[in-house]
Amino acid sequence: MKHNIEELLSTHGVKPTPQRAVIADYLLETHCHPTADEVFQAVKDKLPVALSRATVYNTLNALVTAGVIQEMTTEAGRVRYDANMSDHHHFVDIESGKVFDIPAETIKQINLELGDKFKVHKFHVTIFGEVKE
Amino acid sequence: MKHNIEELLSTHGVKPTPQRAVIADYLLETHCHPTADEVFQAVKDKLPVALSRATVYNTLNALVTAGVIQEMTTEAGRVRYDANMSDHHHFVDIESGKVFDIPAETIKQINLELGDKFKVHKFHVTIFGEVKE
DNA sequence: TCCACGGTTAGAATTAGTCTAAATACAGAC
DNA sequence: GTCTGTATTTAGACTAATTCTAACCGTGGA
Repeated sequence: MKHNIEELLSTHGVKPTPQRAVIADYLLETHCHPTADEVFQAVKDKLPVALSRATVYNTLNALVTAGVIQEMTTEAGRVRYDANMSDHHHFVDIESGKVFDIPAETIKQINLELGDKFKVHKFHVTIFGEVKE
Repeated sequence: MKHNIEELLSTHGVKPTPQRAVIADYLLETHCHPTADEVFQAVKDKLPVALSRATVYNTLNALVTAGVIQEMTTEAGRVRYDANMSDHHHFVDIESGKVFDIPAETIKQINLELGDKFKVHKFHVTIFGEVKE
């Protein structure tokens, strides 16, 4: 295990268990932005015991609440998970649906003039386009 | 019917039917961003015949494909529909979940430096915060 | 009029996600 | 080491959103 997952979970107030460790480890090492089911498929054979989908959902929700990972939605009706907790935005390749992280600094300036009525907590930019490999 | 729905549908290549007209009309006159079920509930008694959910979904998808309305996702797992086709972004009230349209001009500048690899088609800004009424 | 075809219908099927109840693991008290 | 209580995990039932299916209906053109 490349990352010290037990410590990461503990410092975020999530009691480490084998299931949670293997899920968190997968999220940290992958750079795609998997759905719950993709996490389940990727992780289920890495444990000596059977893994329940409920555990995957419980763990993902616990990790989101603890601030270890983020939820994101780029397509309708599917939640994806992202272990990149730095301030960043997303670029969606409209052909493949692949999602790329765009560091916040890349978006040099965004100037909002919403008036007093709106108090902004955060904003997120989703960019759609094509990626040339 | 306030808008000339038949003409709107026809010019977008969607054959007008009573079901489609009443759904499109509702979307044009409402300023909230309804889910498919909210559309169904709002519209089902406006027709002399029973309305099927399948028709609502078919119609919404047809209108999206034809470019009459847009799909949007602010919360995980629910699709909302927006008949405002002008260039705009969204402000989500984190307390109520209500969505407000933010005209594109309000976002004065956004400067992307993504390099040659990424070809941007469009971008969308979702702002999260509180609204004082 | 008749036919073909697109649109609509009700309900079945699918999918993503949550809930439940029973089984298990584990930490602390004795 | 054993007991006990609490948290976690499991399988499967359940729910909500959406799509699929097969039968039915309505309208325009031959």
